Amino acid sequence: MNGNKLPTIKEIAKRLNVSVSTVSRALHDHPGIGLRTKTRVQELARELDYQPNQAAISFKQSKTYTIGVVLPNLKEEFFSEAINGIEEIATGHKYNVLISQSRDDIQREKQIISTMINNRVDGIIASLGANTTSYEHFTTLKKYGIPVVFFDRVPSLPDFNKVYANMNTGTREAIEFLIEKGHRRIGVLNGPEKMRSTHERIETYKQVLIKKRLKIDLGLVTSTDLTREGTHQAMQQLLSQRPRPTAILVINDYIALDAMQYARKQKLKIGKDICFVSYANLPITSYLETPPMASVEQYPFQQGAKAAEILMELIDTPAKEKAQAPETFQNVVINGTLVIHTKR
Amino acid sequence: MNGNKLPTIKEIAKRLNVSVSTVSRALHDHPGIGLRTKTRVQELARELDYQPNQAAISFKQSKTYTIGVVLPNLKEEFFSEAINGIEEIATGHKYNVLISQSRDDIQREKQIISTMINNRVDGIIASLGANTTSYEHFTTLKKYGIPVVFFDRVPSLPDFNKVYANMNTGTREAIEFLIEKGHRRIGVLNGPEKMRSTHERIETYKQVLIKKRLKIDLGLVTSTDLTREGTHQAMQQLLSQRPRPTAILVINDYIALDAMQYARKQKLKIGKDICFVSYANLPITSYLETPPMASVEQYPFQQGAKAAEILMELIDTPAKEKAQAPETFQNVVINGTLVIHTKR
DNA sequence: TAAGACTGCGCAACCGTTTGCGTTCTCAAT
DNA sequence: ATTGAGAACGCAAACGGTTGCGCAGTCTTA
Repeated sequence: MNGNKLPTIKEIAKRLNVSVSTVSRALHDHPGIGLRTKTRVQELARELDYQPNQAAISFKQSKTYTIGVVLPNLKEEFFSEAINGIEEIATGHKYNVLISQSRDDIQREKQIISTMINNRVDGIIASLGANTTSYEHFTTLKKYGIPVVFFDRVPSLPDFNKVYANMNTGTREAIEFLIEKGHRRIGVLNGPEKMRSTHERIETYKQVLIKKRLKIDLGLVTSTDLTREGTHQAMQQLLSQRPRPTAILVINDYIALDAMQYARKQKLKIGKDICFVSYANLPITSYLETPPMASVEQYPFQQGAKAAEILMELIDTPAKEKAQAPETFQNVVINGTLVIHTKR
Repeated sequence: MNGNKLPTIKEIAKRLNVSVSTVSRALHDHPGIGLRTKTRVQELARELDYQPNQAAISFKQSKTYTIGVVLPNLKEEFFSEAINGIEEIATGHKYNVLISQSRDDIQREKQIISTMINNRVDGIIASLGANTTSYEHFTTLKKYGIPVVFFDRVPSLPDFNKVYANMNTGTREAIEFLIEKGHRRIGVLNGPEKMRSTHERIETYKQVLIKKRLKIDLGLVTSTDLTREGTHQAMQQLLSQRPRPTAILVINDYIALDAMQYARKQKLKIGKDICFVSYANLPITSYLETPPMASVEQYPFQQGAKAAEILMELIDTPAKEKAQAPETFQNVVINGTLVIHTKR
């Protein structure tokens, strides 16, 4: 049907009897090109609906104007919101965003990194899978000169750029809130050992209890592998404690949903027999008749945006880094804050 | 720190004293290369951790092994689940997936298509923004030989490839279910006029009512622009009808959440004073104390996967199409089926 | 032993764009 | 008229990989 030949710079050059270099420069408003030719070129380009071949440019400049994003999944609103933040910054810098889900599977995660290397992305933003404890696939990236910024689920090693929410402030506020509301037996439904946040959360939990002169009962501290079954098991353990906890601090809103579901099945009235406070403050909880009492906002959009900003800076820092100090890593901590949903 | 020079085919050739073409062929297991050289090349490649430069390959072959996905947003589980289906198929075919959100903004949608053209994606999968009624930005793609497959929110024109859920079967089942449960005043909270599904839904609604010899009251049919405010307004209208509807059919689960929220504010008991049935059957509703009575499953994963399969076929059909009949378009319809959540 | 067939590899063009450097032209100043 | 300085543009290489074709060398066969 159509000639199927996309217009190229060459084509324009031929039609106008000028060289390809002139066309290229004219299209870039290069000062060395006269006004007459410049407009002639630009007009013809518009007329032919010329679109520069990004693949060729990427090739020539060895720069793809693409950043990769690796995260566990897109289903959680936390992550899709983080992507919004990333997109916002990236498209503002004329970068494309290549998204891939690791589904908490380290093999997939490695695979994804590998294809991103092949595609020569200019940088990577990552949030670790729940079971990722080794980071070789990320350290490999240094060899290729591909900068990485982690967010939310960040590695526990110091030599990476990270953006994450501080568990301390939010957790402190959450527990103090619960104590203020009269709760004395506060359970914790934590995440996998491997996740950094898990330790921070428990540390702060202990600190606050000690400060408030409350007894610490480790039977009230459980963890889930993030699956629904795991969460139900953990809940079973928590609810079997005597006296039963009157409030539970849950690693995130999604898990809180599972936990609340379990509690309901046990004929417990949520908000009355047992209260929940969790992390993330996702919009979906606002639709619940009995949402968690409060939730620690983690600012996913801001985390994503900040990570993207840092990455953009890193990308725009070429050979200068060598002159720089050996290497410096950014470590941005966002303070989570408690958002209260219901009074009691 | 590092030489920062990525290993190339040239590098390997030089070290082994063979030509680049030999290296290239050896890496591709070309029969014209002897076993000795083949293994020598492959071993050195592994040793140097050689990764082919995808940008160069894309350029040479004018094929990027990337497909673009345009959809309204990632937040809705429907779409993120659809992406899972797309990813599944695409990665199986060694394709990358470039995702962008239009946010129901046609300007953004056009912009996205434009950058995808620049990036020379091999094909596009799209779900239309709520306000998109003109499709020039998609027809432009034909000029570039980029195939497009729509899913879920598809254009109403015939000359496009589409995958979508049939509203008829699911709607019929839903209404019959409600009638069976004794409901006689059934309201409809529909979507924007511009969406194809809106008309299908209302047509089936009327058909079933007529067949069951129930009176059709157009005051019971409203529509929302998908915003929370729009939904609340529509609900206000529905609830002001006399006699008040006892059940409402809602365009999708998210809107149903907004609608139920409004109903609760009006002191109505959900599942007692008023019942809801909606579309999509999203996991989140299973966490509600009072979920919709039933929901029409739309199979987002399958929709995404099917769309991707069609696209893969289209991509692998190059010049053959010319010999083919003028042009043929696939039109896959998936039957939605009712999933019942609560008995009454 | 010479012809033919086959094996194994190299040459070089090509994809579209960018860019350092050189060349030509214009025009003002001498 | 000669010179010199800019202005305006062209030449050609380079980016990394693929591929049609050609050319040696080896082996088989009559």
